[in-house]
Amino acid sequence: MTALPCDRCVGRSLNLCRPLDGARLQVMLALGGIHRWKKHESLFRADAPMGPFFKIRSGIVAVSRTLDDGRRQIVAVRAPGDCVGYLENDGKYAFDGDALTDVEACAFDRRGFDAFAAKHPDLAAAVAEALSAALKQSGQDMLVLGQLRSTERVAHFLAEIDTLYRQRAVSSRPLSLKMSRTEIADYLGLTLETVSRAIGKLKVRDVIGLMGSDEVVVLDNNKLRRIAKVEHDGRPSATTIN
Amino acid sequence: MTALPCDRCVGRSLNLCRPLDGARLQVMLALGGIHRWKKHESLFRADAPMGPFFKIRSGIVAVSRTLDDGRRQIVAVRAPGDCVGYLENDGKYAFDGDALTDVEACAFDRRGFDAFAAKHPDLAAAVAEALSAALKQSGQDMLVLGQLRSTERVAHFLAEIDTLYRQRAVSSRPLSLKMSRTEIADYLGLTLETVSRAIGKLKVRDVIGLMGSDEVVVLDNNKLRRIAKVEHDGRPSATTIN
DNA sequence: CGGGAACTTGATCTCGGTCAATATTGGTGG
DNA sequence: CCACCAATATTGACCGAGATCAAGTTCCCG
Repeated sequence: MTALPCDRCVGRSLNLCRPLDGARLQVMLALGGIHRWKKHESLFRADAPMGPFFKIRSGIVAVSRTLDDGRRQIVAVRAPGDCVGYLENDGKYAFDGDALTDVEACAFDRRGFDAFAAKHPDLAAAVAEALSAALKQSGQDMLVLGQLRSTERVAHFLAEIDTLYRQRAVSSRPLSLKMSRTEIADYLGLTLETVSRAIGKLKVRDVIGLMGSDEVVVLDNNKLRRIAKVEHDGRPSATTIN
Repeated sequence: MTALPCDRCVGRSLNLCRPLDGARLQVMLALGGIHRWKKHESLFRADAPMGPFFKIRSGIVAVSRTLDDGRRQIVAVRAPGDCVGYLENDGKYAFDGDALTDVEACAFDRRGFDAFAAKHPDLAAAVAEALSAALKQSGQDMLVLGQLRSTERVAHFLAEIDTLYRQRAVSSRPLSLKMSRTEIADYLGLTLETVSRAIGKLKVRDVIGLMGSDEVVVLDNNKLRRIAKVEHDGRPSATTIN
């Protein structure tokens, strides 16, 4: 068997690759090919006519939505193994998808995939599992956006990114955020200045250490997670969809 | 054919009832029965061992999560036709489910349902569709929580509830909120005082009118939706899951 | 090195939170 | 039916976390 578009997918539990074997795989492969984007390029735009969705092979993707006046909310950060660009609204993408780093991803035709999934119950179950995981995550994030103070949010973000990247083998220690202060702010519903101050506060309290502005060392994991309030069970999450 | 537990489900597009017919329906029915809750009773608790999930026949349910210190975030408001209590975390409910009004719902055994869905592709597709719709909604809500100011949030809430209740034939005009100021605040990430002031502001601007504190008349829909910033396409949404 | 982008830090302002005092309202029993 | 009471909502005064505006500083990257 040759190298597969998805053979790099990690994640110990279920993901959209496992159910693919033998002949079925061939069909899937026919549906989409590998594409590449550079940092800050767009994978897809909200309200643009629906095209394929993508399964990330490497790199990080931000899923977001922006108001007319420029206010932007990053709704999810996706890592290798995750799917993005799956959600649609009346034949259009429901969100923006932006490469936070250089990205490689498999493109899949939405209709073709759905039709294929309809014939393969385990694949359909994998999709449902992925969607459930994403929905659960969204609920957590709403708690963060609605209830946590700025420093709590940033602490939560760091714990979350730490868990996410570790699971997906994105980067080793020290943790590399891959996001500017502005991007973190857009994810947490804060301003870049507030994010900067909150990070400073965590540094002063010896919860974390900084190497440059992108590399973070978690000095006191317990304290970090206590500040973050919301549990981050390091449980492996299924392939996630957006 | 006799009266069905789900025959009241409205929603023009897909829902979890349509794919149920004949013999298959019988199996589904064997999986769960109708239950009733009074206002403010709990359908299920986060972290409690997983039991059945529920499909609402009548009434409104709040899906929420509360921190140790009491801060609470309502993550979704569900109406007849929607499913709640579906998401799990390691064998436990992922969220709280509370009756905002008297509620009637069908209980379904999770495992039994999943097994059944695995054999019926159209049902599986319906589940995926419902989960997708819920996830899209969550993204919108994150934009609201992260970026909108208090009055914008309240306007958005009113527009959302108006659309939701109208689709599901929950209440006619004037719109009955079914939620106290505190509950609205917990949904919008605000305090009850701020919600009250924002409603007052919308009243002064003649965007809405009040009859008592629960009944709202939308006087200027355009203005309301302009303030709300986020589009509320009145598109029928699929059965939603939590 | 030099220049520009990203980050940090500081000063001030504002929105929404907090605390507190009424005002409604709705439900209950007389 | 009305009076009363508890629960809920409104309104006001004040405060503080975070936004905004404005310098500086560091860090890349050519």
